[in-house]
Amino acid sequence: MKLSTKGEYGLRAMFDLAQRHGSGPISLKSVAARQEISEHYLEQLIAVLRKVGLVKSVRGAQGGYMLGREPENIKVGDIIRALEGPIAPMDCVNEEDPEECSRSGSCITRNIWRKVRDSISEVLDSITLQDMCDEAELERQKNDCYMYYI
Amino acid sequence: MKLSTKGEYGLRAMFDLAQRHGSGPISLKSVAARQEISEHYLEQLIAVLRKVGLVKSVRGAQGGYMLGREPENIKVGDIIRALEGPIAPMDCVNEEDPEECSRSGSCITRNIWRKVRDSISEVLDSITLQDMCDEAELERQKNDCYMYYI
DNA sequence: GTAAACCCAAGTAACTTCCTCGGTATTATT
DNA sequence: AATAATACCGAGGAAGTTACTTGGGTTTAC
Repeated sequence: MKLSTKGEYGLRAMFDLAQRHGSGPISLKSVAARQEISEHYLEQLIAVLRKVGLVKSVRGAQGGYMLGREPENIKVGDIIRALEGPIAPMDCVNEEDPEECSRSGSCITRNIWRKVRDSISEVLDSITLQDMCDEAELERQKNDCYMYYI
Repeated sequence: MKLSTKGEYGLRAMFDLAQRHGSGPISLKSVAARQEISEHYLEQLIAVLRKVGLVKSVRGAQGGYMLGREPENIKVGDIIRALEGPIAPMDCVNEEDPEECSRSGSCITRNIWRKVRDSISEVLDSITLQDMCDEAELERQKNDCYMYYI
């Protein structure tokens, strides 16, 4: 029931890009360094994100990556689905083309997996990269306040 | 983000026992046959469930397994946690002893994983084996009704 | 006594994860 | 024109996990 590092690293990288949105292309190297992720590995993940249009790339020196859409239009669910595949605690409740189960038609356990799937989707689709940036900003302000007291 | 067959088979087996609750010990062989699960493999899963008290066993001929508690007191979450470990889409939000993350203290992505974890837990802990039996009963009635029309 | 059941530990093939390695292509800068 | 910085690409591989199988015990109703 765990996410792989693909989803973890991918979201962190996208959040990193979101926080620098509007400042031109960001090099993969710098993202990898800040997020402490293997550069070559991150490359593979971001290639997937590029193919589905979640990021755009600029080649050559001073090139790099940027968000493919505005941060408020990128849901966490979009990123996770791109990297981890459709959300499905079980193949029989896969979001796209659920695997037919040879067993009894009215499967009680399947209803449970469906509920689990929907609750996960709901959480992931209710949060955008912009929401995350806003939260980070709030966090920063809180810390600034605290600093005055030292 | 998938459950393994441990959780799947384990829940199906427990549901099988729940539907026969009160009829004395049910042999593993019969459960495995009905649920189409390898007998030896199911044995390993049910051994875990026995150790945490979710099932009781009776040894010897005519022996078998039965629920360790009343079906209304066994939550789906209990079964899944026993077989798959604590619910955690990410180690840093593990229900029991979360793994400390060396990175920045205020981690925005962690809040997301926490929400995912909680929404999964909420679903799994809101359903008991009794609920599943009731649903199966309803399903049967629906089908009986339909039969009259044929 | 015997067969039906539970109990236990080890092994294993296939798969997945999480990378690494070594290279090519493109472009800004000098 | 040369250089360096970047993106792009494909293969490989060690370690761990999964989903079992194998091969035995032990207990007990009949």
